[in-house]
Amino acid sequence: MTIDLDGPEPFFEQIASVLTQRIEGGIYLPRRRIPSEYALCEEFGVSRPTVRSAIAVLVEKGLVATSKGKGTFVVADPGE
Amino acid sequence: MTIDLDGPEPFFEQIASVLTQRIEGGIYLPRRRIPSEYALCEEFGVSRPTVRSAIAVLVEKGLVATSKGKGTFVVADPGE
DNA sequence: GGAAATTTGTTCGTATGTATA
DNA sequence: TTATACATACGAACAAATTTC
Repeated sequence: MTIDLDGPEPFFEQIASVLTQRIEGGIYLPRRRIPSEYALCEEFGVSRPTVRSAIAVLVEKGLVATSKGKGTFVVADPGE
Repeated sequence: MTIDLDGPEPFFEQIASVLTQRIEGGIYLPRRRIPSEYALCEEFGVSRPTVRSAIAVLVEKGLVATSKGKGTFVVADPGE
């Protein structure tokens, strides 16, 4: 996994791509919780707003769903 | 409410005028919160920096006050 | 039951870079 | 050059729902 600091793609899109690959690759399983926003901040070395922008992309694509106080979960069938 | 895209007045001044009218007209009431910056972005179709420039005009005029994490509020007596 | 920690949601504050007129 | 506007990114504070002890 690489993050291209000088590339034209914004951080949040690059992170969204990585998370999407993890879902499609079975690293993050259907109906299971993905790491918290703060955990992803630490892993990718970015701020929470940036992580949230990345997750928003996944929500838009229908890959994950968020629940206040609970976390962010992979949908039942991410490949539909 | 109209936004003159081709006029000589910058967006942020036009938006500041609209918000001022809403305060003076009682749409936004004293001590009450006005819509968030993001909500105003959507309503006026502009970026957050532009909305913030408009709000800065109102702060300068003493019509509203901002509070981090809480929002932007109409002052107790906007007509003083 | 209750308090504390965790987690997502919301909001303003600040800074940088780019584009345009 | 200056002013305007947009996109991106980080920081900080507060709020609310949930979980855990």
